[in-house]
Amino acid sequence: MDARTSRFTDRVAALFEHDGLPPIAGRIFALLLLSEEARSLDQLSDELGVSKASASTNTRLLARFGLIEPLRRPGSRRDYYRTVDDLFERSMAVRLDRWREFTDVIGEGRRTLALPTPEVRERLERYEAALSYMADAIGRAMVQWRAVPARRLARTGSGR
Amino acid sequence: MDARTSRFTDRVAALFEHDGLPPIAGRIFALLLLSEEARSLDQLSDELGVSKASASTNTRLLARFGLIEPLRRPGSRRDYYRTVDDLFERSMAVRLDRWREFTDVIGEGRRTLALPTPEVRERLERYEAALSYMADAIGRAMVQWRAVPARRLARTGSGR
DNA sequence: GCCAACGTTCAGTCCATACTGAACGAATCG
DNA sequence: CGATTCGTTCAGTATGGACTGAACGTTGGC
Repeated sequence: MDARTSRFTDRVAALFEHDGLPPIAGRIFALLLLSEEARSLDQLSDELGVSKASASTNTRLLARFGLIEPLRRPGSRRDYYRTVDDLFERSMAVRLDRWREFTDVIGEGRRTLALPTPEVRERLERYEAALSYMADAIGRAMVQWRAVPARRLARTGSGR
Repeated sequence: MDARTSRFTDRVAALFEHDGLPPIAGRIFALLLLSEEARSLDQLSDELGVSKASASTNTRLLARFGLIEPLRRPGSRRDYYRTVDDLFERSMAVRLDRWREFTDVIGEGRRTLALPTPEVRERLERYEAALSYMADAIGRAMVQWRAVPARRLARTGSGR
């Protein structure tokens, strides 16, 4: 693995770690992102220099999040992993779930807690409403994105 | 602090921890979310049963994220902390920054890496475009939310 | 039905970091 | 100014979790 690729996997690993996932999961994801053909556990552990145990644990973690999927090749007993096709929607779904979880906690607090003043109640109500509004907006945007034709992809985003 | 409130602070703490922040930061944030009047470091450390050192560290962390702000009361040398007014926009901004960071990493990889096949290139292009599209959509939704009048807040969200 | 080649699991180790108590520095009152 | 009352910092500790090597279970092939 060359230096640039290594830097890429490291940065993705840092992002994953920042999100509370093991860094190796990020490196596996990054590597598969750059791979055309699916990769086996042994290949992953070999190329990344990690144990097969870690490769196994983290591939299953990524699969549980719907970011990668196992694939059985005919005539082989090995599991080969690749990124899923609807990559963006799956990674979006993970974020959205957390978002909704946060919204739920705020909502439950608003409903069940003895709030000291109307001001506090209003603060929670507005906060919850904003979170909920944003979750809806994100959901709608995902639907809209699904309708964007694949070939116009280079022009849709404005970048940073 | 009663049991329900404690449960609330614990859940928020878990969410914060899930996002890579110290649990005490979450508990402080949750407590301030339910407080009408601002609270001092001593009050926070006392009510949450944590050291003043932790209270200091984590309030500054929360302030750096723009979620709470210090407030000096006239005739007092103490710092009092409360949640900011534009709570939602600040917490949203944090998420959005991470989102853009992720988009940037993918984009830099797409531009600088030697990709094996056109299929991989297209995968990265579409992924980056989707992330960028979503970042824009979130930004637009934030602007729109700002325009929603405060009194209609109970009807805007659809919930889970 | 034994064998080999897988993936998974688990105890053990190690490392990162949250948290604490105590020392420190700064600022305000008398 | 001296003392007090703050907030901050820092070394030390403890806790959680990522990672590993080895044992285990399982599934196809001969």
